[in-house]
Amino acid sequence: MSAGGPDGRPVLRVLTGCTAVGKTEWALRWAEARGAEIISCDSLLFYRGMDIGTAKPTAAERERVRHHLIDGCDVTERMNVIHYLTKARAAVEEVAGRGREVLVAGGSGFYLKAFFAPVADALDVPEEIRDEVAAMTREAAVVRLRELNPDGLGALDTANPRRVTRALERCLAAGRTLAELAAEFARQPAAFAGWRVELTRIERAPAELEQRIAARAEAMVRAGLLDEVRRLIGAGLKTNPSAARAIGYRESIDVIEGRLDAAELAATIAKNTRALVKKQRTWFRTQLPAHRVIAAEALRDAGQLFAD
RNA sequence: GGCUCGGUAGCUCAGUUGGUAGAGCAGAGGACUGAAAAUCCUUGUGUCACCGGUUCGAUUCCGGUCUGAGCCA
Repeated sequence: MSAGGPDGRPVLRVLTGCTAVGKTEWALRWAEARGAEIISCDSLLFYRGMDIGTAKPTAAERERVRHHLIDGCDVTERMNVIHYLTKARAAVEEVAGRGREVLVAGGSGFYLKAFFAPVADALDVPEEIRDEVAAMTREAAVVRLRELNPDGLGALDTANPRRVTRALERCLAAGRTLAELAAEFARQPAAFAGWRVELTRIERAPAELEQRIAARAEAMVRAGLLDEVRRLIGAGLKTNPSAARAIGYRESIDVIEGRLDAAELAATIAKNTRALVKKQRTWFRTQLPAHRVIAAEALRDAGQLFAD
């Protein structure tokens, strides 16, 4: 039975850390010791067939601990944070309902944030508006946004096509200004308000992390990453821009299509992984609540991960 | 040995008709309302190989030295 926290709410534990830090094994050990189940917090693990390039938990690892939110859709479908949140909430309730503890584990920053703060509102954008906005240039969309928001665009990053598109879609769909939508957004309750969410992050010394990143990229290539990507291209990978741009996949596509020398594949993946890790560092620092940080080098026992 | 072309930011290079220099990549920092491993923004002082000469002034012109590549012997 999962114990309630000091304030009576049940505890939901979240384990994170940057790519290649080694969190997967520690999540497994913690869950094994507790008879807990793992809920993945990783946008790419939800895609069936993206196995090698995402370092998805293996069959053997999934034998050790039951995992959720892995292999939920094909690469032609689109994952998004609301979809993730809906599934994650259902999985948490379901596992807890069976009297087992839950460990959320992963490194997708935006999805991680969903456990602590509102990340999107419930606004639905009709297909016609989506198409209308998709047909516009970024410049035209910004002009339209300024017309609809005479008091300004707030913090909107007008240089970012995705942000601009999405903002205009929402203004048109809601018939309201960005400021009004933002005020409403801020009033939303947190998705896991009924839980006491505890976050722990594993950290590792830069030099060691660097080595693990290089080793990880080389191992992926040796394990047949190119074959995996060829299969996925056949299954429609390239119709999903986000999945096709994922690290490991975009470089493999470049090799397959002759834009990158196969001999440079692992090194290029490692380089881009380093950039990702840096971005994750910023995210963890600025977007997540204060949390427990443990050095991988100091970890001896999974019991150290969370203050119980 | 002779000739030719190079030696400029961590890397690959551009440039300065003589007034001490700038791109890409790497690195660093940041943003983040339904693609987030995505998308977007900010950030470039370095004995311009070394030693002399010419000049008010040389990284730029001239000579030499070292050094890399190529060609000829």
